[in-house]
Amino acid sequence: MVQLDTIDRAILLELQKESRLSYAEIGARVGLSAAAVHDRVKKLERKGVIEAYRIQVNPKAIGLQVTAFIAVRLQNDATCADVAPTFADFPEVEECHSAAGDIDVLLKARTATPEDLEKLLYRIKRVPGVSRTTSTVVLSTQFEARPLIPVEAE
Amino acid sequence: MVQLDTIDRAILLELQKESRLSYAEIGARVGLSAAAVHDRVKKLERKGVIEAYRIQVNPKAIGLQVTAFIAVRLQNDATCADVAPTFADFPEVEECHSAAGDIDVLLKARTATPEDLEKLLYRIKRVPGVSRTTSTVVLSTQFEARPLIPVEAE
DNA sequence: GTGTCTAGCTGAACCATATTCGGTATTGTA
DNA sequence: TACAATACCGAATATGGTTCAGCTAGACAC
Repeated sequence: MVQLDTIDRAILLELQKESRLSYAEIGARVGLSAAAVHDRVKKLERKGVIEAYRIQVNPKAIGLQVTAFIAVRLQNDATCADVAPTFADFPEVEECHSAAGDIDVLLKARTATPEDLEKLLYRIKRVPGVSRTTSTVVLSTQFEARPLIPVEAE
Repeated sequence: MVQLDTIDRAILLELQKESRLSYAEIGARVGLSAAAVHDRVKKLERKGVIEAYRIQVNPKAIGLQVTAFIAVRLQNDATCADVAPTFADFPEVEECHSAAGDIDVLLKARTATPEDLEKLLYRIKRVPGVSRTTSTVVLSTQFEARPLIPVEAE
């Protein structure tokens, strides 16, 4: 874990909300010059705290109306690492986690229509190592993509 | 749903991967001038396709070691919309969806430690309207935050 | 105490890029 | 044909990213 002070945490919060803020603007908010903010941000990138700069796209606006969480049970001889590369070939699958409990793998997926979700499920079930899937369809999303709050140093 | 042509989709893909690309660089990749790309991007922002510019932070690097999905069952007289504002008060909760099936609400949460997750679960259980929770702890994440592929126009 | 090193900051200068603008080609429509 | 709307281009301008030299404070050795 990377050591972060109060100012680093404030910068990360601001950039998670709006990464296009100018360094001068961030500096005004956290009490530093633009150059100092620049320095800190570059350091955070180098240390891997900032992984990427991205846009957040509205899924519905680009035709992805359906969101679902797909719980996958694997056969005993298969691991999440075995099947993940295959799941990565399905562009509908946005996330892939190995999980503890009743479930072995948890996927988050988005499709244009319920029919497309059905087709995706069939493809997933056919992946070698997959034993069973249980899907939870999202009816509405209250919030998503909220900023992560950095943990205070101990 | 917003109508997007092939170039819009290409621009959205590039920006989801790396939103700091210059308009000139994007233009070179999609076959347009910088000014034309600028035009299209502003239009995508205005139409709500691009919701925000954000940084992607490595949760582990900022001390968030634990990720969990929390399935919430509500009492019959409660709705997801009722409880969501309270969940929004918990900064550990990153996503909140209303779901169909066995479950009423699905949360994604991140905490520093398993103990913190335990405390969060207690707080969630105490929210009025919540009947039961079932948690799935993530052991490892294969991938996350993949770009959404815009649906082709019909 | 003095000297030295380092980390982190500042303001200024410079340069890349975002943004604006005027003009042109294309398409659809009356 | 004329007209309007759209999407594009290159050039000019404005903004902000990036670099740099120098300053300060703190840690450390002597």
